[in-house]
Amino acid sequence: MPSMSIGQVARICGLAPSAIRYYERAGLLPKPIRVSRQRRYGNEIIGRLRLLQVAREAGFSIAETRTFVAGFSAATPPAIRWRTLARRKMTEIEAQLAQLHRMKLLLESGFHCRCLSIEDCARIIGEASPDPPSARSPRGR
Amino acid sequence: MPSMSIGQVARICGLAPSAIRYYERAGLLPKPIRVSRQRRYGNEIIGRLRLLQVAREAGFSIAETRTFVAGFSAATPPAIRWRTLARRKMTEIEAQLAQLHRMKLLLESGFHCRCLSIEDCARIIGEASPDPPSARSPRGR
DNA sequence: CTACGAGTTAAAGTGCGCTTTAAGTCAAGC
DNA sequence: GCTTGACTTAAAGCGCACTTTAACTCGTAG
Repeated sequence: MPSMSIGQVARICGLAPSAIRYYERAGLLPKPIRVSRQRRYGNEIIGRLRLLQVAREAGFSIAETRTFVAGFSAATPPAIRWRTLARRKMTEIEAQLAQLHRMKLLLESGFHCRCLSIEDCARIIGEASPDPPSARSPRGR
Repeated sequence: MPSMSIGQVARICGLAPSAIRYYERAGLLPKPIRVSRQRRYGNEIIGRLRLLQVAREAGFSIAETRTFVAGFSAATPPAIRWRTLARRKMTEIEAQLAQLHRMKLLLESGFHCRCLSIEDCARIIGEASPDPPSARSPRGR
């Protein structure tokens, strides 16, 4: 009884059909059966997509999500795989929180600036940090 | 006395030369004088670049940074322009903090999962949220 | 003279998570 | 038969902040 078209599934889950096809190509979804070349889905696809949405909202990349849903050892229970990914992700989140905190402080510090021109600002900042001229690694954003 | 080549400046500030050229093209830096087609910089460039680094660390995009250093009215003091940008950026940062908090909760919730297979997981998630089938807007990441 | 290192440019590439486009295939309705 | 609408594919595009590449121009050292 796989009866839904990709468009119907997309509407139910609030996704674009192209996103669903993309997930399939990326190995996050099983290949559905076809009726005259068109994908037909059963109800189980909804939970499957919901799971992907949760993983994505938790901050997992497509690659990480793939190791979660199609991961290394199919015998390993989901919770174990989740924990493996979650621990790493937690570390990243803590780092991002720290970064955001630094950004807030930096934003606030600008409120105390008394310079009348950008040139003054630059001069003061230049004097304020007599950083040793040692080459730092380029920052790959 | 503009005496430094782009390579020297880059080493001092820990940037790639290509980044400095990029900033110049983007209107974040004044065009330096040239000696036989090569850029020559005075010491003031250091403060200028440091200022850009601070702005970038504060989370300002290239476009925002441009309105800050070369902004709308050159007569407006830097602190005023900074405040204008900073207030908007603060809102974004609060939103990101909230998002990170949601991610943490979601990550932790996975620790309680008892499913033995992804299919079970998907089924449970599917049942747990009988979301009304109203189309939501596509999420432009 | 030749080679080397550092600089120059415009244009293309990168990574991510999709979206958009172009060109085609179907089933159903008129 | 023809149109309509929803689907199909592969490939290209997007946004951002740069980096990389290819092909070139310099000044200096040997």
